[in-house]
Amino acid sequence: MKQKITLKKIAQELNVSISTVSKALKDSTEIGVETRERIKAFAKFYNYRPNNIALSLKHRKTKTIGVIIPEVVHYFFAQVIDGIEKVASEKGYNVIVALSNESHEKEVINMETLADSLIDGFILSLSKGTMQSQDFHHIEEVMSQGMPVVLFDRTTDQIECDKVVVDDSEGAYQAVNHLIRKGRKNILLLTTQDYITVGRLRTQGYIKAIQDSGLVLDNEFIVKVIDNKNSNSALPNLEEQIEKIISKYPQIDAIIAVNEIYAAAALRVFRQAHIQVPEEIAVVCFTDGLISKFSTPTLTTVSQHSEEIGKKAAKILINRLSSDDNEAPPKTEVIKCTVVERESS
Amino acid sequence: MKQKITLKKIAQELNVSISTVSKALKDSTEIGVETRERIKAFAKFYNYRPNNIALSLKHRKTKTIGVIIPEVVHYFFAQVIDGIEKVASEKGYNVIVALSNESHEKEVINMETLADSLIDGFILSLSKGTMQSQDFHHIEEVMSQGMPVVLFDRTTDQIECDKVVVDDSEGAYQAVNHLIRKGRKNILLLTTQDYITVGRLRTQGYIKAIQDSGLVLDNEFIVKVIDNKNSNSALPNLEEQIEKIISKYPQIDAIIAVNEIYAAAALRVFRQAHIQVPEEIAVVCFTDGLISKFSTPTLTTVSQHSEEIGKKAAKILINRLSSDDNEAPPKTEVIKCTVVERESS
DNA sequence: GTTAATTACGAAATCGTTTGAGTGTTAAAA
DNA sequence: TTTTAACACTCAAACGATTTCGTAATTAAC
Repeated sequence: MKQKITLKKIAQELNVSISTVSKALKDSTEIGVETRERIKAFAKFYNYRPNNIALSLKHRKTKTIGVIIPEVVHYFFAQVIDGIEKVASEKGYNVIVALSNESHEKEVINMETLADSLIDGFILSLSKGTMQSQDFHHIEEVMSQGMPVVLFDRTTDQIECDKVVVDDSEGAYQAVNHLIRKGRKNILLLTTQDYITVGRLRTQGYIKAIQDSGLVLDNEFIVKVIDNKNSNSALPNLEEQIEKIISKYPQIDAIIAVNEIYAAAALRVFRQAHIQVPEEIAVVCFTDGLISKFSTPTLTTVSQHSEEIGKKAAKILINRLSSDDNEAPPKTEVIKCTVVERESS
Repeated sequence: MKQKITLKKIAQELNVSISTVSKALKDSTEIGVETRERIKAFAKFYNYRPNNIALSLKHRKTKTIGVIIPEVVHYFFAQVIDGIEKVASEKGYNVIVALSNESHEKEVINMETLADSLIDGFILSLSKGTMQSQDFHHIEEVMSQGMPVVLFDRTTDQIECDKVVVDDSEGAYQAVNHLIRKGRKNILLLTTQDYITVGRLRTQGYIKAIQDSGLVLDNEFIVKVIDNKNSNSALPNLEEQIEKIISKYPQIDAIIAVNEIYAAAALRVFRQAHIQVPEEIAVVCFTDGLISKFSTPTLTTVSQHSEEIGKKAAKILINRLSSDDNEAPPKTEVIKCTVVERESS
């Protein structure tokens, strides 16, 4: 087993001091040209690569950023990671991914572990657990130690830090208007419980759009789906909820879902009920993911430009990490949604 | 800004030596009970947490594992990460994720960076670039330094290391048999170019199943899709290829796709051509992902138990990392596929 | 020929922790 | 009373780098 070569070993081998080796490898003029070349050649031959851990210890920074998300198996989050990784690797940063699985406890543990000098800064999206408990001590804790945090998508205004958010309200507004332009008048909203910020914001946008357009707002048309953690058992239940409301209000001619799953479930319900999409009911949903592109009919979506969110978040974080005056005021970047029109509307 | 507290600071504050503090916090009997308690109380009060970097340097291990995959925005890989993360976090390991984006160069760079003492071991799935070039120096390099590597899914027998593979050949065999049991006789295979191991293996399984069942093997029925990197432009092209072959051979009554995308594309083609699924053509595909669950009709799939693969890979790696005799012979774990029957067949 | 400047390198501190060896004090055993 | 052991600590080296300061030796300047 080939042992890793260190400065020390090179120094011993060439009968010079460690500092000489270190300087020579950095091409310092302090070291004579001849010695310098000799050392560099030797190092190259033995494929010397500095020990990152030692460097991290010395410099007190790890060139790694920690990303904590509720789940990876999710088009939106996966895309965000993709975006983060792209700019991170471009700027020489590594990415540690931790999953909270929507649990507050796991989010806290993850943050604590990563904060123990493993990373230089955080990018995170709050878990449902944290949103429900409204307990942000863990975040305040790491921030008070001078570790920058960038919140994205599921954020809170309880914390003063950089944020990258989707203009969810505006996105919903656009979606409703899109449907209204298509002549729809009775638009159902399939959303989440209120503690999920994005669900709440989208609901607000929906309400505003309905009101602005002069349609009547019917609270019965805002369905807050009960979402079990276990997505398998949640599904039939979901379809049931949709079916019930649809048969109760046959005048419904359009539906907005806050995510693809809800929309796909709706599509199934409509198919079973022999309701034509988009002829009888138009469907649009948030998250421009795979399901939307490959469902039948393909779904009109509100794209949140998830990769863009990741990129932006990483840029903001790295920027803060590499700037000396780290006391710049926190800023909130708003990523605009766009409606991607497909067959379902 | 609250500074991080270190052993040194505690020692200064309490007028003892650093070693005393260190030992006291480990509850060493070397230190008197009274001092021990005093130190522990102080440390707790100031929320002392050891610096991981220093520990890593000292112990020469980082308790993190590096995962290199071709892409995250992919149900299979995301699920694998999920599996890896679950057992890693259970065993106190962190996960660094790096993306090769199917590029050999990026895979090499990622490996080199992570190998610079950032991680204790690798879990990776080879990029298309690496599979094409058949250049595995980067892997041999890190292995020769005693860093364990676990390959999964896209592997090679050029490298002797632990592997977790899907029995792709067997999976395809099962899929074909499933279709045959449903009375299908002219089964089309939509696969990838040969340099992708999984595509090749699935093709082999297909061929074997056809032959074993006494059907005639028609090479025209094995379509190796030309897959551009850019998935957007690949798509129409893909549908075109499918359409051409379908209209040329109207006797085709079933189709096996090596991934969901191909299957979804086929579904679209059939819909446009007013071909009923599964009545006229049955469809089954690999990857039991979201598309299959939410497409119309839902797709029968060959599930590869991706999360299981991730878990297994992580277990093997961590096991090797924590065992003293690291010279155990490499083993290859085969995860069986199972056919998940849905509407499309 | 003495002083100053330059060249080429080394010693040592530092980052935060662990750990084996050493040390002074006290109490028990011989 | 001397030896020994236990106790309660401290010292110092080590992990692998960086970096400031110090210092010989040579060369240039006056």
